[in-house]
Amino acid sequence: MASLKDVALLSGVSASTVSRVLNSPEIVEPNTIKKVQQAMKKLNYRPNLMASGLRSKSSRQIALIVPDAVHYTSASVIQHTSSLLQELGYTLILGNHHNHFETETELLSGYFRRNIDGIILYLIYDEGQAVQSLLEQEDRQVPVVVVGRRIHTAALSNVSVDNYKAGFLAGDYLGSLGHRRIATITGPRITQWARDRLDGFQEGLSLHRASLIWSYSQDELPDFDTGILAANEFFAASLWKERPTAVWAQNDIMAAGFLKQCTVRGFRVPEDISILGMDNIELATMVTPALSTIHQPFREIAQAAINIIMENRDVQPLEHPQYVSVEPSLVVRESTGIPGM
Amino acid sequence: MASLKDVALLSGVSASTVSRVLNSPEIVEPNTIKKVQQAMKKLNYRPNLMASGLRSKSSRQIALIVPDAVHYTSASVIQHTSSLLQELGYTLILGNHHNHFETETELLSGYFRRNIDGIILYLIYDEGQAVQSLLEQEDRQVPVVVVGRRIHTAALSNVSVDNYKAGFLAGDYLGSLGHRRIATITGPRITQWARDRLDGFQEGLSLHRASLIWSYSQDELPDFDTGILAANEFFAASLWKERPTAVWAQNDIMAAGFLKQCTVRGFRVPEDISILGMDNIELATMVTPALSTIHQPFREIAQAAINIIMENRDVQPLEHPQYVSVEPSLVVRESTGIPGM
DNA sequence: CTGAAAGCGCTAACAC
DNA sequence: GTGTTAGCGCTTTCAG
Repeated sequence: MASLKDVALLSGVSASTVSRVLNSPEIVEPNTIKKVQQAMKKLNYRPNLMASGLRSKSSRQIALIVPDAVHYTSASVIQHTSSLLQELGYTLILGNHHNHFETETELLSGYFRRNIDGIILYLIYDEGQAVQSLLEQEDRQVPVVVVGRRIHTAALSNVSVDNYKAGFLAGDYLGSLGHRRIATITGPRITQWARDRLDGFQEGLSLHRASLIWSYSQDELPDFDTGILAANEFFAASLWKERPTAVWAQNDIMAAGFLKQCTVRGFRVPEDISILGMDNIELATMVTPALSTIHQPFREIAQAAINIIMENRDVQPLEHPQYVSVEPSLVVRESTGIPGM
Repeated sequence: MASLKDVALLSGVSASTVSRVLNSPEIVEPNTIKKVQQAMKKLNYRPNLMASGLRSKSSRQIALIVPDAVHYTSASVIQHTSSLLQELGYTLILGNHHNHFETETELLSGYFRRNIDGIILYLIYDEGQAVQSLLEQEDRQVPVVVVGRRIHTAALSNVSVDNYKAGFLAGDYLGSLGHRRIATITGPRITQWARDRLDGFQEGLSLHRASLIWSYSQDELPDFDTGILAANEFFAASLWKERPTAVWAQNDIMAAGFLKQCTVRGFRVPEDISILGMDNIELATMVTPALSTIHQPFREIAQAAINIIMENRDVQPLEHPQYVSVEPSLVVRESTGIPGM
C-alpha cells in the first residue's frame, strides 16, 4: 500500500505539500497539485484514515445508536442516516443496546475512543437512561443529538417530530370526516410524546365538536400486542350503544394490531370503524386495508440531526444545544372513511 | 484525555509495559499489572483505538454492506450482526448502496482505508456487481464474506440458507396437508436461489404426488407488488375448474401481497387457499391471517459470517474461501390448512 | 519479564 | 507556496 511519503518522493515535493493537496488544495500552486495527483494516480494512493484521524482527532465517523435495529421505525432512521452521511463522505457506525444500560455505556465509551465526530442517539423506549449515561462522560468533546424523543433534561441537541401537531392533524382529520365519537390508543402515559400527541388530538377534535370517549394506554412498549390488547378491551367494553366510529392509534404498529383484531372479529374497516395510525412505516401499506396514517418524516429528522453535528463539529466548547421540530403530515389510504358508510 | 504515556509515568513503568498489560497481560508480572491498572483507573485511561489501529493495522471494525437498510430482511441481518460484533468488542460500520455500483465501490474503498478487519456483503438484488467491484481491489488483505446469496464465481467466502432444503420443507409441508394442486410465486428465474428453492419445492411435492400446476415469476425485485401482480394473474387465470388450493410464495413479502389481494377479492385464507411464505420476518405475524412460513435463520447466518472473518483475521494470504449453509425450518401459523376446509 | 528506540501514516507549527 | 521538524498514541522489535 502506497503511503503519502511515497507520493511525496515520486512527485518530488514534501510530505506536507502532499497533505495540503489532499486537505486544502486552494493554497497549493496548480502545477504542484497536478504533479502530486499524477503521482497519486500512479501509485494508486489511498490516504489512510486511521493515521489522519489520529493526528487530526477526527475520524470522519458518526455513530448512530438505536435501541434495536429491528424496531419498526429503526430501519428508516438507519437508512436515511446512512445515506446522508455517505454523501458527506462520513462513515456510519451503528450500535444497538436493547435498552440495556451497560451495553449502551460501553458503546458510547468505545466510540469516544475512536475520535468519533458525532453521536446520534435514537430514543424509543425511554427518555432517561441513554442521556444519563452520556452525561456521565464528563469531558465530552463531541456533538450529540437526541432523535425521536423530545428531551428536556439535558444540554443535548434534539430533533423530533412535532407531536402536538401530529395529534392535531389526526384529530382534525377524523373530525372532518364526520366522526364524533372517537377512541384512541396512546403510548405510555408517562412519556411526553404520548401526552403531546394526545393534547394535539383533543385540540383537533374540538374543532369539530368531536369527543374522545374511549382511550387505551399501557405503561409498556406500544407495539403490535398493545394494539391487540386495546382491541380486545374495546370490544369487551363495546356493549355500549354508541360505539366510537374512529380510532387513532399513536403508531402504526398498534394500529395494525387493532386492525387485525377487528378483522378477526368481523368488524369491517373503515365501514364499521375507521383506523388511523402514525409513523407511516412500510407495514402501513401492506395490511388490508392499507392504513391511513400521520407521516413522521424520518429523512428530515436524520438530516436535521446530521446538520447539527456538522455545524458543531469544530466548535469548542460545544455550542448551545439546538432544538429542531419537523412537521408531520397526513397520509390517507384505505382504513379511514366517513362514519356509517 | 489521559494517554498511555501518562499511565506509564504514574505507575513508574515503561510505555511498552503498559501496552503489554493491555494486550498480553499473561506475559507481565502480576504485581506490575496491578500497579499499571491502578494508574489506569486513577487517570480514567481509555486506550485510543485510532492509535492502536494505526500501529497494528487492525481497527477492530467490521463493515456490513447492505443494498438497502429498509429492505425487509435487512433489519434482521443488521441487528444480529451488530449485536454479535459488540459482544466481541468489535464495532460495526454500516453502508448501503441502493444497488448503485459506484456508491458500493466508494464504500469499499473507504473501508479499506480504515484498516477494516472484515467485510460482510449482504446480497439481495443481484449476484454480480458487488462481488465484481470487490475483486477489483487487487491487493485485498481483508476477509470478505458474502451473505444471503450463494455465489459461485468468486473466491469469496459465503454463507446462506439452504435454499433447496427450504423449498423441500415447503413442498413437503403443503403436500402433507393434503394439497395436490399447487401454485408458487418464485423470485427472478435468473437467480440461483430462486431455482434452488423451486427444485426443492418440486422434490417436496413429489413425495405426496402433489403437482405444481401454476407458477408466477418476474425478473424484477420479488416484493409486495410482485405478490399483488401474481394474485391478479392467478385470479384472472382461475377460470379453471380445478384451482390450486395452496400457494408457496418464495418470500413473506410476496406472500403478504398475494394475501392482500385474496382478502380484497373475498377469498378466505386458508379455507379457500393456503398461503405459505418464506423468511419469517416480523410482518408475517402482523397480517391477517398470520403467515405460515419457512424460517430463514438470520442470526445463525450473521454468526457464521462473523466466525469466518474472525478465523481468517490473521491469516495471510487469505485462507481458502469457506462455504456455509444454514438450515431453514418450518413455522406454522394461520395461513395454511387442509384443503377444502 | 521489562525498557529503549523506532515508527505506523499522517497533519500542524513554524520557518523561509 | 513550500519544506522542515515534531509528534498524534500506540505497538513492536530488539536488547538485556
